[in-house]
Amino acid sequence: MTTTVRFAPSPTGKLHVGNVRAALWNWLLARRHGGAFILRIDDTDLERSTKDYEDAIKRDLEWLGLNWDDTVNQSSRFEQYEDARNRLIDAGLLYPCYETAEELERKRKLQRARGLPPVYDRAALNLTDADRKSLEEGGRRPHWRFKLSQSAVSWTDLIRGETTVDTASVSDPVLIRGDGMFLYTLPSCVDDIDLKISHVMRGEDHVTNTGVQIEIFKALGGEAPNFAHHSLLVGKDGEGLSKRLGSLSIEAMREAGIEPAAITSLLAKLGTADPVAPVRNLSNLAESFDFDRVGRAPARFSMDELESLNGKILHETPFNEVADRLSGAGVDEALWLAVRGNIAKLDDAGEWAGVVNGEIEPVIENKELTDAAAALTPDQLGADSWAELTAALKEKTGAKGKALFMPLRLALTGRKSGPEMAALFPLLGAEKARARLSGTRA
RNA sequence: GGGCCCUUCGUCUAUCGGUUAGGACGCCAGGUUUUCAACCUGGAAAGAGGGGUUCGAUUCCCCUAGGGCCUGCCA
Repeated sequence: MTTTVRFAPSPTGKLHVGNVRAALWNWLLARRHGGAFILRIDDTDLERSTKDYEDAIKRDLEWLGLNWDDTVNQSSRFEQYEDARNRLIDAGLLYPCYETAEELERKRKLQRARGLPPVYDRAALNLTDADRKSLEEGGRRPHWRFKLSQSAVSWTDLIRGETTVDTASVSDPVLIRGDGMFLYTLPSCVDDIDLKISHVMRGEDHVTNTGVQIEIFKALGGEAPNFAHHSLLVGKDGEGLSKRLGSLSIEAMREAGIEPAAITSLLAKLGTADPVAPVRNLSNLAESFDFDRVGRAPARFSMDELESLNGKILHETPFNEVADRLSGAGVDEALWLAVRGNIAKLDDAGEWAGVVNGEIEPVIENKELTDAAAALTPDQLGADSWAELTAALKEKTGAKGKALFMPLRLALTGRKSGPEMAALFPLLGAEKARARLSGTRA
């Protein structure tokens, strides 16, 4: 069986870590099995959906490297949904209801107060044609509910194992709103059938939906796909992530200088039995994707972990992969190789380019030592110059260890920490090095 | 309120009843002639609590506690 998966964001907001984990895992599953990854834009809600969000989602996915084999907008498929609606009505499985949102709210409140589950009472099923007619003449427009079997629906979840949802404890889902808008539930099933989706992998917040949708798949004469529900991510303190999604948008991370590979490396393995490791190539991540390695408990997402992984990604990134992003910052290959092991964000390389090529104010901590260093600096600097200089200085002044190196670093870079001086020193050039060692701005 | 799921080092997790409870990241110490990073070596670090079942429970069952999710004319 070919593996066909989909990622189905609704363009009513930005992509965030939770979203992306679902997208990534689906992508990995498809790539692992040479299958297809379909991007489905769930924009049936024409009022809340915007093209801007849709574009932003696509931009984020592309940036992450999650390319799709096909994309479809639900807003272009209303005919198919109407056809499905008609079939369900003919089968007696979709029935019109006339309660207002307020009435339903009141019913639920009452049920709750009496300790009963707030399940729809199917009162609309008892309406006569005359009842409906008079309600419609009174201006009411029906919303449509799917008639659940009120029995146990089971499936073998690829992550959770044998899973059962008792549809008797679930309200008949509204498939079509009073204003005629198709809600998420039905179009999703219709599309999964038409697009021959083989695996639906989504968050465990959809478990109940799956019980419902399996009945809809059956009612539509389609075969239900395989399901896999992963746990949701939680924050550092174990709280749900939903409250702070703003700061966790992919866009915000991109702007904060996070590398796409850092995000995919972390999200691919977080919550699995595999170790989180810096992986710059998504295909390598796909090879190891395995449902059996996925845990069932909510996993904590930590920005600190992401930042640390970001550094590791950068430390091993070859120049050609970042050359175009670095060209404007005056970073050439030699400089990149000298500084990459010491940076946390790509922009840091530009800062070091400024330190090396621009002017800095030297910090003179030990004038005697740095003067001596200036005098000992040869005209031509090479790979061994730093070792030779420090060896000569050590002999001449007796300084060693931190007392030897720190004054030199401070004079040459103006900073207490940074990339290895052995690599930085030759990039400075003799003239600039001597000037800085002598305390001259250069 | 009801339902579903979850709970092992700080974090992500391994363990299909008998293990010195393993690994990864992080942390600490030492090393690599300074810092940061990297690397090497070593170290500290865990079965939420209480009952059962059993010769033996991290593992199976129940209860409690804690957490997540669902309970929408949202997705």
